[in-house]
Amino acid sequence: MATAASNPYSIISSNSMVHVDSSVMQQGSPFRNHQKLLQSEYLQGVPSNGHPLGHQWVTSLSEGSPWSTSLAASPLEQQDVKPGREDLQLGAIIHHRSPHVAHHSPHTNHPAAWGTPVSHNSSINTGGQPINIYSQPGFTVNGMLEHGGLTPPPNSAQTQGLHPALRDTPDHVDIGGHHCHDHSDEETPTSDELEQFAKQFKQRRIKLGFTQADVGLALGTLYGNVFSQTTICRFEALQLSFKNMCKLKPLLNKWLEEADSSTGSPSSIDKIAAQGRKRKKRTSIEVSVKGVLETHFLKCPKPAAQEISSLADSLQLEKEVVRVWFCNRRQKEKRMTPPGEQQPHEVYSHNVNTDNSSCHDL
DNA sequence: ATGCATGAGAT
DNA sequence: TCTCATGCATA
Repeated sequence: MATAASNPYSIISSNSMVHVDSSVMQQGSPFRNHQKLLQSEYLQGVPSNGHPLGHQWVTSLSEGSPWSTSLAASPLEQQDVKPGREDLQLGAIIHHRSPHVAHHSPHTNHPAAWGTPVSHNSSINTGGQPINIYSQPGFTVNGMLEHGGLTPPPNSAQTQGLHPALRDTPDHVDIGGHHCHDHSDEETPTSDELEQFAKQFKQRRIKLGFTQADVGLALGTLYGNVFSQTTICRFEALQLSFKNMCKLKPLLNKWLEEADSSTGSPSSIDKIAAQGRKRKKRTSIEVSVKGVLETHFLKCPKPAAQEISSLADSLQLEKEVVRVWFCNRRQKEKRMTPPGEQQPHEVYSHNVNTDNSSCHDL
């Protein structure tokens, strides 16, 4: 196996790494209500606590059931009312924007992400992802499939009984180059369509009583592509790239159809044991350090290797950690969900030159 | 829900 | 060495 990770990292003994991390997020609305998320991530991080964290390697063993620990909402709980948690987010959104407006111009600041001329790729099937991990005999992965289930229908299968005009409007933009979208599941949906779909998806998923992890597994059994709770979560929150959203949408759409046609069947939801590959323990970067990194990022999103080295040295971090931080930071910059579209000019008044090849200012 | 991480493919 | 898709581990 060439994919067996063998990480060359070493245990750093920088005991100066306190763990304050992000106790700041958890804002109910992952959508466009928060602005300046870019910086607030570390700016809000008050040094509330700080416990030294040993840096070590952990063995990702099987067991532990990392999944389905978040929400196991009962489908019968509330039929038409949003299940509490949803209420917060969607409620806020609906207040801010009419469901049948479909103004499609919010992503003005993300030409690289949302305006991307996505050529509807169809490499969603086993494009390079192993699909045979779960082909063990006796393995019973089941999200919901098989209409021969046993669970009575929690509600009905009103596939589109949400909002009358939640779908789309004749008014739309053509970012792909063609302008004949059918909003089915192909044809490069618009960002608005994706957003609407994501909301619908989440609502229905919860009503059907499935967790994000369930969906991820179900996708695996249905189509051969397993996804984690993280990915489903990010999809619902539109925290993926536009392209990635487009890729996942048809799969999730199919799942939705299956889900409400079979009217629920949360039979056996197994979980796959994490492979025995080691993974570096998550490094907790101190808030002050994050601040420094962020400052550097604003000046130069793409520091050269040498800069990374010196930066890592001054911050007493591994070079790898710093490098990865910048990578992740850039990636976050390209998310679908705009960090704030209310007054984005301030956020981007800096020079977030993703095209900056080299910057030297240290 | 999200921060840090991995790995494959692109440059 | 980057981007990109993705996820473990954790807040």
